[in-house]
Amino acid sequence: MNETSNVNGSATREKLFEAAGEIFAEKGLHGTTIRDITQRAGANIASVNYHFQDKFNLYTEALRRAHGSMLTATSMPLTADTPEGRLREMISAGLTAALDPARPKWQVQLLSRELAQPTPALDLTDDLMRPASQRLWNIMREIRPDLPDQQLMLAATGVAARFVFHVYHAHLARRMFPDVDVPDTQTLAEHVADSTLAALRGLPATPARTRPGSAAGKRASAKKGPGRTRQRRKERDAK
Amino acid sequence: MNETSNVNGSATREKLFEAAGEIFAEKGLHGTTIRDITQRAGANIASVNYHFQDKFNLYTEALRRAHGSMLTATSMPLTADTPEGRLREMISAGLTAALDPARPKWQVQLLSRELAQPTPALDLTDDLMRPASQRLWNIMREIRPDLPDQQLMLAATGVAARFVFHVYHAHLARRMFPDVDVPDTQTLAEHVADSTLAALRGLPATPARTRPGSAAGKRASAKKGPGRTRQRRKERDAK
DNA sequence: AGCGATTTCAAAGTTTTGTTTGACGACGCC
DNA sequence: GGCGTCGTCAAACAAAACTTTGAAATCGCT
Repeated sequence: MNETSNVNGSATREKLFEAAGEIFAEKGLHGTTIRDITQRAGANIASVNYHFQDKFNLYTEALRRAHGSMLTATSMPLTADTPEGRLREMISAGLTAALDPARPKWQVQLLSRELAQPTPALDLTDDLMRPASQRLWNIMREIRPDLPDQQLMLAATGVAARFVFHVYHAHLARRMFPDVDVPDTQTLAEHVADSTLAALRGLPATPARTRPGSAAGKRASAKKGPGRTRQRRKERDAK
Repeated sequence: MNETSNVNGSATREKLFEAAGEIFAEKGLHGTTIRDITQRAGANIASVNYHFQDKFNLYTEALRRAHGSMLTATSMPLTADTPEGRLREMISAGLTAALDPARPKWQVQLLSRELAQPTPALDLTDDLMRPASQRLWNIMREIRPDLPDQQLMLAATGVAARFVFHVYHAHLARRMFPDVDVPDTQTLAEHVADSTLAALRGLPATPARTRPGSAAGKRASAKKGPGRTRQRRKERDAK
């Protein structure tokens, strides 16, 4: 019969799956042993090789499940009529989907880990990240059509950075500020959206480039002399 | 006849060290084998156990070196006279230190990896992250003394998020936007500082809470009905 | 109840990995 | 030159990991 349809048939398969997801998310592909997984699942050591071919395939399956679940949760259409509204919508939807307490938290952890450190299991950037960043890019382009690509890219990565951070490095934030209450997801989403919009609006129409003519300054002024652009900054910083 | 130092510091020890840093940063503690390291270093397999006690100790040593180097580079005093200036200074100093091409890039990668996924080797949050985030917090408190702690914390984590992202997930940004030139460090630092300041200034004096009384809306309006809080947001979004 | 397919199990396999060993050579010093 | 220390090497050793095996247990079905 089918894999999951047997009356209890794959109860262990499912428990195995869950345990694997958790431990893989916590310790990574190489840091996890099959003994750890089977022990947490209360199953025999050979069960992994029976239900999945081998360890790596189990990892791939777990990743694929997390990926699919996350994809359907974040690819719903945006209904707001203003670009600002759609940006808020997208940020809020993404964060609530990622931090939804109903979702096993190993899913996002596993995805983040795979993003930070890709294995040959599955290419996430193409399927998960690129579409999202493209949507983000388009919305931001609507809000600020005048900005050069690079500035827009920096603004978009700002959102991605916060996303990854609050999902993957949440424990870090807690340890950095132990005595501050962690915000609920809605507050967090609002803050990220507010910050992003404020930053986007605040960017100057003529972005601070070293010189328009010089060929794409790979390593332009660098760290030494912060002298010249100071004046403009002072003006912007003034309340 | 040795280069680095004759009696004590064999050249292999240093080459071993370098190779270990690179591979550890790339594949993690568990994903790295001693054979990989010694092979890249052009040394014998036993050399790791000779020069360092064992694999884990080598990992700890590499981490400690990266940590020390990074610490001295980021703990210089801030000289600007305005809090805005000090914020810019701090962001710029941190990013240039982390992305300095003179610094072996395995150092920051290893540190980031250890932050995301601590091993028993060294506690980085206490020695590296907490002081930095405390400085950041104090500066931001100067700029916006009226904000509640949580909002300030969110703003600070915004900086940390970008920091981690541009250091650790740089490859992700490149893959998300393949056809946009990566900015040089100075441009990046300016963007982060600008965004942070704009976001900080843009935060409302009374931060947007769902309702003062209701117990921390875990899954409040969520993605479905963006109805009620819309009004206030519309006002802020309006140009 | 009986039978076949599926699932579980303890034990043994094979591979990979970290560590140790003992010999060999280079070097500095008396 | 003799001699001891230090560094290097190939090989062996030991531990840990992944995988396989064959039998026993379970389940679905007639």
